[in-house]
Amino acid sequence: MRERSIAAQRPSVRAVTAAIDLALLTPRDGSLAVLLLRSADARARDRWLLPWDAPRHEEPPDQAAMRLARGVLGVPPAALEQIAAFGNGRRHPGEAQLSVSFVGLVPHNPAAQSADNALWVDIEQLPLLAPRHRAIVDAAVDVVRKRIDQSPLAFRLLPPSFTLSELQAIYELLLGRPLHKASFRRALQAALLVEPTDEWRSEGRGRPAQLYRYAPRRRRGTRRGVRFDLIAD
Amino acid sequence: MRERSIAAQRPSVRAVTAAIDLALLTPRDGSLAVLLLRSADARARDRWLLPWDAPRHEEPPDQAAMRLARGVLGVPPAALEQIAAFGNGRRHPGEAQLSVSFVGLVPHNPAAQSADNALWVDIEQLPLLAPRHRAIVDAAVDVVRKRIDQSPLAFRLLPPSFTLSELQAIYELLLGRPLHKASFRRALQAALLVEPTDEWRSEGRGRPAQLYRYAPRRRRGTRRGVRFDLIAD
DNA sequence: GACTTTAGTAGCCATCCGCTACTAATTCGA
DNA sequence: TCGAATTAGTAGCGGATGGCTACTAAAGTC
Repeated sequence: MRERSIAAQRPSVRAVTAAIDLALLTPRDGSLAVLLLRSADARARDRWLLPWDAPRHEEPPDQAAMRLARGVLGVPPAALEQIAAFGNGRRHPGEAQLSVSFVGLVPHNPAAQSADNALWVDIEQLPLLAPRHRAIVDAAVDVVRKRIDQSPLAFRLLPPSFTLSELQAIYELLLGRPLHKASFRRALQAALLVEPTDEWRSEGRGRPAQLYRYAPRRRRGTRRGVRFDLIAD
Repeated sequence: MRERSIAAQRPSVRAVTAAIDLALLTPRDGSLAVLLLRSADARARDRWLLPWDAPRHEEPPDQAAMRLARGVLGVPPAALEQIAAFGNGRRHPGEAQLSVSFVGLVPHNPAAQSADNALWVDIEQLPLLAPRHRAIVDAAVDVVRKRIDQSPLAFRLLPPSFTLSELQAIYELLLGRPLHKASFRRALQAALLVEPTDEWRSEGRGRPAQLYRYAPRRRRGTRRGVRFDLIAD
């Protein structure tokens, strides 16, 4: 192997055009919806866009994403996490060479529909998007599904007190698959994540449900073995 | 809520200085080591650096990371995954405003020590690094530990045939904790990931070990319930 | 009051998994 | 030559996990 000398080459930074792209997700009609903006320019190549913007001078990506989310929603999102950086190979509507993408979760609120050029669209019925935005939406859902077990994402989509059926519905919606009621509750008990309040809520028909609040308690770190999940290259 | 009109503002991209930063990890002495480069400039603020470079014109981040890895190692890494984008708030040695960071895994090879300005350093004994590089190393280890169950990372660090003890050692090293032998093997059998060859290897003392090869077989997707792992905000 | 609807629980049973305790095959040293 | 040491590999106990069926509970509807 020949001698190599890497650092001696002294890399230097290069300027690239960058964007912050945001996939805001919300529960809607038993499914997940993402916030799309209608293009202002009727002749633009992309009629629908994820909210995006350039980072400001010296602004860290996380701050830029939070600023963008607040600008679109009027309020901060319930959760905000970085997805990944996407680059050339997938076209960006603003022709940014680099996109740092984020996923935000927003509690369901029909009133939040106010901005006339913004629309919540079911993630199963997306219109044509720029390829990079399409990839970001897909990655956003994946990130949520992978992180939901390690982070109280579902709880942040609910008010401070909630019924266990509501909680389960959020989990099913974020995971995109049904869960078994008894198993869900048993696992929840074992995880010491919620505690009952002394309130009950009667909503239409059926037995009233007890309200719970998110109150995670410490539990011994059950360090597992290896799971060999899903490995298939 | 006032009317808002987001897209009408027509965001435009802005140029920022960008870098690709790389944490190459390898098994070494029963622990994980990361490849550091010694700064060429003796008076530089940072004496040790992760390999990094600017992306070339129109080059996607993944390609840039692969190019960088090949340049440093002479060969492609066994695995290469994006970690995250880091921005201002943590200083980069080249003052890049934005870093897209990657983690690469490299099989143990003592001969790979050849580059005179490169050094494998145990991740528990890192020298002082630029804060952003320090954060990247920490995040690199986290990414590996989170992905190891879903991706055959460990197998890529081994030659085509290997003993189960070698495989377990790689898992323990990547996870940073010991695993129980019998449980490890039972889970491995259940996962249909390896198949025995008809070869055995006798290495020093002790009973010879049978050699296995990585040969993942399809298995029904065991769609689990919710795990409520580790949730603690 | 019978029926429907939603909430919540009991408990069976198969699987998972940590662990102890073994057996097997080799090298080393007396 | 024959233990002792060392590494490979397995058996199987027993507790925990988790999917599922089948129940009970409390409300509204007709």
